[in-house]
Amino acid sequence: MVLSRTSQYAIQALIYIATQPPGEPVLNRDIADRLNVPAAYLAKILQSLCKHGLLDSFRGRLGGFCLREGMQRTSLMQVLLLTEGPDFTKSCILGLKECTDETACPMHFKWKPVKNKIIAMMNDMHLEDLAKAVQTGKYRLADLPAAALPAA
Amino acid sequence: MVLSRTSQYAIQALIYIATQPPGEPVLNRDIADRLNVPAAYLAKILQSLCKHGLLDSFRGRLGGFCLREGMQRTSLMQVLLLTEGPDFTKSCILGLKECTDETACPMHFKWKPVKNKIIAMMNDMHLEDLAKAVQTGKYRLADLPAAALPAA
DNA sequence: TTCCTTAAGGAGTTTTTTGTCCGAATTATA
DNA sequence: TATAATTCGGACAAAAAACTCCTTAAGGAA
Repeated sequence: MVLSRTSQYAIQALIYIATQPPGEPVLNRDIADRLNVPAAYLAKILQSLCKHGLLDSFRGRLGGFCLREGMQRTSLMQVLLLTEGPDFTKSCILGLKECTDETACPMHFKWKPVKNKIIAMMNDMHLEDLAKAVQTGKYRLADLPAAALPAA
Repeated sequence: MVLSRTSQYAIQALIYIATQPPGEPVLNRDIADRLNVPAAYLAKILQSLCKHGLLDSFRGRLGGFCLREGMQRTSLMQVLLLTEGPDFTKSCILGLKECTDETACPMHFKWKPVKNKIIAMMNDMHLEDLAKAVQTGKYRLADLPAAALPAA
């Protein structure tokens, strides 16, 4: 309803990495297994997050990905600005290029406060906190494997 | 950020048709020109809206599309359930198949109230009202043509 | 009846997103 | 130094979304 798969994978992976002991690189393969996401595709996303400075990567034995120092408090908005592009917050729900208070589409004034709530929400959620929530065991980062589900 | 192009075109077209005198069919070509969207693509969307009972279509001279009798109070939610699919309201923002209060993703309880606002908003907006808003001239259904913009 | 106009419908194309494969570079360790 | 494990990077493939083209059917009017 709102996010591309790429954004979803990026957020899931970042939260997962944030749940792991800092300084111990996490393998792409392990993340992909854990999230049940295509490994080769995830690798591209992680590479991109490295280039944008959210992650550090290490090659060879004991390699993998770590949150870059100080990035534990990265907000989801910061992530989405990378994965969805810089216009993420600016778009008109009807797709108009120009849609402001002065030149509004008919949905503009209803949509605006809702959009602002989304923006506030994304600004307000940080990797660190989401990771802690996951660590309590009350929240899931991925669907349960089919094996764990009640038989159909 | 939220809607597919198909949904955007559908909503724009329905509002536009609702602004026109009822009973006088509107040409696909005229709608496409007015909204500045690809006519052949729009035609498919209008066809689909006919099949789903929102529009009536007429072929030949004096043909075109009309809002079906009684459909003036169609909500945007009804439209979106057709264009985005029946899971529109159900989806998890992280893409999990199963994400409920009991089996929640780490964003679930922040996202839920925002999603409910979106749903309420879509339930609350009806073609009739949106069409009237456009008729006041205060709101735009499409971008201004380049010719109307100040020179670059 | 004939002509013109319109939507219907099917097939195909293009673009974007998502996903795959493979060889090269890098690194720890035996 | 040799080996195995890992990311990097580029090219490629598949799937989905957006868009086009063309033929057919239907309806109104001369």
